[in-house]
Amino acid sequence: MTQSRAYHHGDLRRALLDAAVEVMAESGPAALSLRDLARRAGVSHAAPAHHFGDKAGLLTALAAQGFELLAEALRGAGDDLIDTGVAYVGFAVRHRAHFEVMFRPDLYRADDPEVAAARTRAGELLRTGVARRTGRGPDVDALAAWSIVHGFATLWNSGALPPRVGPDPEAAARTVISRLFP
Amino acid sequence: MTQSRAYHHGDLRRALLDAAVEVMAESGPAALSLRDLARRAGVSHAAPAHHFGDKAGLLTALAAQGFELLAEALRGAGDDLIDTGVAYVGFAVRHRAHFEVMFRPDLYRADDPEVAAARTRAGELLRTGVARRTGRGPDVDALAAWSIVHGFATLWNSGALPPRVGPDPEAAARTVISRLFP
DNA sequence: ACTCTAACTTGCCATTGACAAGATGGCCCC
DNA sequence: GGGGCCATCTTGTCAATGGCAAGTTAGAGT
Repeated sequence: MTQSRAYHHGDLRRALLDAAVEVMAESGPAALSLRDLARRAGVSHAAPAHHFGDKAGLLTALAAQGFELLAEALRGAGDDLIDTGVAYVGFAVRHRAHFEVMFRPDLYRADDPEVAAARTRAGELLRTGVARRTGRGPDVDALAAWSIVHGFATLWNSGALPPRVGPDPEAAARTVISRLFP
Repeated sequence: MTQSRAYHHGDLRRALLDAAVEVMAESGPAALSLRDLARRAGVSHAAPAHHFGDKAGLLTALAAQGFELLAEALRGAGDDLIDTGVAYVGFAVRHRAHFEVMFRPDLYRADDPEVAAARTRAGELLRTGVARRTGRGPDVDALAAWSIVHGFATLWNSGALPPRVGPDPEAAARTVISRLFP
């Protein structure tokens, strides 16, 4: 993970990633500008290139971080399938910027080995979570479960859901997932 | 819908929208450039501004068109709930560019009256489709149905699904939706 | 102390979105 | 049939961006 010790800036790589998350969380991925991130970090406009190569490189790092955060969230949800689904939604809402990048492969290098590894790790957790519950071939159940939580999270984040769903995404998600796995 | 008769270009507005769909379908929404669209249409770089104001204006028109196409697709699916869900996925896959823009409100003016109207129309069709089938309060069922088809479509379009799901998104979607409404 | 290299800066260029001001051409109405 | 009118499109310009090249700095190892 390119662990960098303290250098000129302190930890520019991390600062840039954090700033990117902040910008995207409030203005969406389209508003992201490397030069703006550099300004926020107090460095020159070309400094980001040294750590990430280009914009896609920065987003690749963000995606990898995102898949790791997702795996962490899923692990923390325990053994219950419903809880795992709720955790997926919770991750998407809480780490909206990461989530949006992760599933937009045109923005980053999806074949990056680090990203691929993290993605596989998170995918394993999802599938074992489903297999633990349902006796049948996990294929359909896993796909249905993934679809329903991913869809709910995406719709919630895009603001497409009507207000009567309520203010708490995780509570609403629990209800919805329970409809699939009663 | 601002029906324009033949003028200098022929129908620049339509040509620009078509070109935008083409570009986004193969390179994603981030690759969209007004100047590139103008070049493809054979007009000057400032011509698009006259029809759409700015980039968000063009995407607003695209989103409105998308919601209308979605409504059309849902209407064409008939009365069956499963068919309606499959049609949703079919629309998302077939009109990928429209679909991506529609659910990315940071890219366009979601409060545009024309968009809002088209969105409402499509939403009605979705909800009545669900209410027709399930006796219970349609809230949970409708949300679950929307989530599962939207999630499947999004995952399919982002290339996140494993190959064993097969090559036909609509067939796979039918299986998944049937899992929710046996 | 000296070097060597990672981390950063300065400077540059092509592209883009947006705006302003002007040119063009078809259509209406007398 | 001709003159005005307005939507349509063009030319020109500006600030911002991404990316590249070449130079500078600082800190770590020996």
